[in-house]
Amino acid sequence: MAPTNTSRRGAVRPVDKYDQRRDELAESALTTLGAMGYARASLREIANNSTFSHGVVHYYFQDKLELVIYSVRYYKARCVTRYDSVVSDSTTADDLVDAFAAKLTETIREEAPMHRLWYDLRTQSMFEDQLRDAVTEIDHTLQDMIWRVVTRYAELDGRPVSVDPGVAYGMLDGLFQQTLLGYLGGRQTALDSLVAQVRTVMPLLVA
Amino acid sequence: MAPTNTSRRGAVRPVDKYDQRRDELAESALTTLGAMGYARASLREIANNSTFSHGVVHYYFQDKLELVIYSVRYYKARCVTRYDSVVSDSTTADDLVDAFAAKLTETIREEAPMHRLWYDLRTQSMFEDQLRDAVTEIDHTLQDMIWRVVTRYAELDGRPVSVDPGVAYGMLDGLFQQTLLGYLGGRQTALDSLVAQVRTVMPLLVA
DNA sequence: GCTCCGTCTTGACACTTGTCAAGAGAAACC
DNA sequence: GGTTTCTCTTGACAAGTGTCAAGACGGAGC
Repeated sequence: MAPTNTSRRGAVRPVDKYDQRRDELAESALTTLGAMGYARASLREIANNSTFSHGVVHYYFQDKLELVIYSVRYYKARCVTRYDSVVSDSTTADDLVDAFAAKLTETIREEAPMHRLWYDLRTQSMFEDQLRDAVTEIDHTLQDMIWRVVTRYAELDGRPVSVDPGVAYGMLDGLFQQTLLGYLGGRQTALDSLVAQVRTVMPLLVA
Repeated sequence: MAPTNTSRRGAVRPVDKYDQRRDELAESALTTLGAMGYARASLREIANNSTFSHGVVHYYFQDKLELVIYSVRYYKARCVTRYDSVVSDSTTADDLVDAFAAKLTETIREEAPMHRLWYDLRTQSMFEDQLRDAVTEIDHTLQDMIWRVVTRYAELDGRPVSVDPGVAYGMLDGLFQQTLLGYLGGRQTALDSLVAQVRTVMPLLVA
């Protein structure tokens, strides 16, 4: 049974270690999930790409779904701050657009498997009720992330934002997804195209 | 073995029947695929929801993938003309936007399972090379479909389109997908929100 | 009537899946 | 040092998967 830490005095080390193991497992799981997708990544395969055996998963997680949700949450928690520097460091609206577009292409180049995994999970949530809450919550944090960029852009540009957060996120996410699709399909121009698209679209979001 | 129709004189009936059966199977498959998704819809389940047995699939299709691709192509072929009446019947730009938005919400209301299946397949194509060509091709016809709407809108509005087809499709598809997600998640306002969003976004696409 | 061919069903195959129980090994605690 | 608790491995289970071979059924052609 997993440690509950209720019978311990002051020490929280075992629970720390417990959480640390969960993170380790999550990290391993992410590589496999990003490579194979949600449906095809088996627990045995996930465990193979880690230092553990396949049975350990059920010691730290109730079932596969909990592991997957935990893993994606674990990843996305790190990622929602990706554009914070874009927001804080840009001094003009144009700079911000350039920095934003650069970050977007960078993350596609360097973390494409993670992104397709996210889209996989989000799509599966349309079939699986159990996934919905987690996906909804993560999607909301992504929308907030985009919203911070867009409002800062409008601020630097001296004009008010003319769309609501849902529109801004939906639009940019659509372009991002399309780029990811092209990039993974080997279309060389995909990333450059995204830069141009972002330059086109951002001005449309302010009045 | 499947009939090749090369040894027949003029009659094409057997091949007709062969293709007809493929369509029937595709139609059955679509219900199951739309309900369970690509990964979880087994051939036995697909056959159960049809008038045939599970073995018949391999008589008409080489494998599961071919059936799935055929089915989605079969469905999408009917759907790319969905907005043709919007294009041809609208007399003002505002009318077009209203008619377009109405059709968008209508298809979500009536064919949500088909749409989530499409997104499922498109996402799986990021993992499976074998899916890529078919997905790319279908996605392109969808982009063309959207492009016809957007250019007609610009024409009626008397202003030139200010974005390229990829931007228009990516943006609107992003909003559509977000709405579908919300709709399937039980968010009552999703459809109304889409209408408002389309009214907001369409004017942004013309100079 | 008999044969052939298109059509479809049945049943099996090899394999993978998530899950979990039994127990080994190590660490912590008295 | 002995005992309890945590950690992890091993091996099995039942269920489900795509695939395909063998054969049944029925109609068309001669």
